[in-house]
Amino acid sequence: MGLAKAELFTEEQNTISTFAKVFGHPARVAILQHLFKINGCVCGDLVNEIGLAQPTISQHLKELKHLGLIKGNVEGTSICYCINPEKWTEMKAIMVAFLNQDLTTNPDCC
Amino acid sequence: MGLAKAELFTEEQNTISTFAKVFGHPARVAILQHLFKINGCVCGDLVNEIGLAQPTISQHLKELKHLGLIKGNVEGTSICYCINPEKWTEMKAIMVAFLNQDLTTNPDCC
DNA sequence: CATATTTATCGTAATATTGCGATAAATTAA
DNA sequence: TTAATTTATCGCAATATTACGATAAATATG
Repeated sequence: MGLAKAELFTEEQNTISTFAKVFGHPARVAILQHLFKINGCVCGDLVNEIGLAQPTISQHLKELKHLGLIKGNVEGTSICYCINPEKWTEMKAIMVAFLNQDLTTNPDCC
Repeated sequence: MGLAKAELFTEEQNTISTFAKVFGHPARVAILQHLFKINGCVCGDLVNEIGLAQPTISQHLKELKHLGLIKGNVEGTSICYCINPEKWTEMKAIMVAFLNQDLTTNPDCC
C-alpha cells in the first residue's frame, strides 16, 4: 500500500528511516555533495550541475529543506541554499549510532 | 516518473542512495536492530517482534539480503537470518564518509 | 507417504515517488 | 510600470513501494 505503518515502530526507527529516505535518491546525494564542495549555491547552478529539470531540482531541494538539512536565503532574484550545520550534525549522530551497532558481540550465527 | 535517472549520477552517488533506500523504511531498520540485539533469528520471530504480516517481513528480508547486508541459512524448517559483518562494514565506511563531509571548511553562507 | 511447520512467491490494491511542462510568484533593473 | 530573471507550485503521467491474502515450496516428523 506504499504506506509505512509508523505506529508500529519506535520514534528512533522512524527518525532513522526518514533521514535515510531523503538520502535514498542520487539527485539529493549529489545536491548535498555539491553544497559541501562549494559554499552555498543557487538552484540554477544545480540544474546545470545535475541533469534534471528545474522543477525537479526545486522539489528535491524542498525535501532537503523540510528535514532541515539545508536552508535557503533570498539573495536578489536567486536563492542561496546551503547546508544547515547544526541539523547535519544532529542527523549524523543518529545515523552513525545506527551504523555503529556492535558487530563483535553478535558473531556470525550462520 | 518514479524512476531515478541513475546514469546522471556517479557510481558513488548511486551506491550511497541504494544503501540509504534500504534504510528508508522503519521495518527494515527494526529488523536490523533486532538482528544486532540477538544472534540471528528466524522470520517467524520477526513477525511477532514487528507487527507486519509474514509475507511483508519476508519481502523486507529479501531486500536486505539482496544488498548483502544480511544472510540466511536453512536451519531445519526455519531460516536463520543474521547480519553479514563484512558487507555491513563495507556499507558503513561508504555511508560514514558521506556523513562526515567537512562542515568547518564550508561555513554557513546564508 | 501424509501432515505440520516455516518461509517464499504470486497477484493485486493502495499509496508514494519521480519527473517535467506550464505557469505563478517574487525580485531586480531599466 | 514593464521586462527579465529566478525559483516555486500545479497538474499530470509513469513507475516504485508497501502490504497482505492466497498459495506454493521446502523440510521435518510421525
